[in-house]
Amino acid sequence: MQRFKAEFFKALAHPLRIRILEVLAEGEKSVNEIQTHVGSEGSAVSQQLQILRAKNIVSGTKDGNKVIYTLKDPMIIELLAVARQIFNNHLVDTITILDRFKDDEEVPAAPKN
Amino acid sequence: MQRFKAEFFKALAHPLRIRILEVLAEGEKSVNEIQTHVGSEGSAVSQQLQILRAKNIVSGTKDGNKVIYTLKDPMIIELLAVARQIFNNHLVDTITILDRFKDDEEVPAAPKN
DNA sequence: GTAATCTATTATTATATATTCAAATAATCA
DNA sequence: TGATTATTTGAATATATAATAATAGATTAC
Repeated sequence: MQRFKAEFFKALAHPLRIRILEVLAEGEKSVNEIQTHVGSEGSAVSQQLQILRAKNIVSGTKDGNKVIYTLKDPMIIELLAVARQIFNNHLVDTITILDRFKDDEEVPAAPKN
Repeated sequence: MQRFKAEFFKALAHPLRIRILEVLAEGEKSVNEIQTHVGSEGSAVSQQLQILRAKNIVSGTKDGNKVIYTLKDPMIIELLAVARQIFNNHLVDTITILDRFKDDEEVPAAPKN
C-alpha cells in the first residue's frame, strides 16, 4: 500500500512530468503537442512519458505514426489541484512571515519575548 | 512552481514518510509515538522527519526532552485521501482485467478480436 | 552535583536509484 | 527512399536510501 503510494509520488516528483500531466489534464495530446506545450525536446519528453506509462498514470494510443496520450485516471487532476492548494497555502505562510519580519523591523523596541 | 511541486512529491515518495504522515493525520504525536506506530527504529524515523521538516510538511515543537510533531497543512490529509482513491481505482482496474482474463480462459473458443 | 537514563538528532558511508543528454533505433507516411 | 514521429539505449553525473555510530539536550536517580 505505502509502497504503491511511494512509487506513485515518485512518478510525480519531477518538474517535467508534472508539466506533462498538467498539459494532459486539459485533454488528450500527441507527443508532438506535449513537446510544444512543455518546451522540451523529444527524447526527454518520450522518456518521461515512459515513466508515467510504467506507473500506469498515462496511456498512449497509436494513431498512424503519432501516439495520443491520456490520463488513465481523471483524479490525477484533483491531486494536482490539492497540491497546488498546498503550495498556495505555503506561499501565503511565507508571505505572512515576511510581513511579520517587516513589522518587527519597523518597531525597533519590540518586546524581548 | 513545478519545481516546488516536484520537491513536495519527492518528500512523499517514500513508504516510511507516507506512513509517518498518515500517523500524524490522526493528530499530533511525539517521535516515540510515531516510532511505535510505524514500527521503525529511532534514527530512521528521525531522519525521515528531518526531510519532512525541511520541506515544511511537518513541524516539531519541543516539550521537555520530547518533540511533538504536527502536519503543517491539514490539506495533506486530503492529498493522501486522493492518492488512496487513485490506488483503489487502480486496484479495481487491475481486478477487472484479471476477471476478463479469467473469463477468456473459461471460454476456449473466444472470438479472435 | 554528577552520573545514568531517556529522547531525539546528526554524521558517515556504502549502495541503490534517478536524471540528463545525445546517439541510435523503430515504425509510419509521403 | 527520405521525412516524420516516437522510443530506446548508453553512459556520466546527481541524488536518495539505509544502517550504524556518534552526538546533543533534557530528565531522573543517587
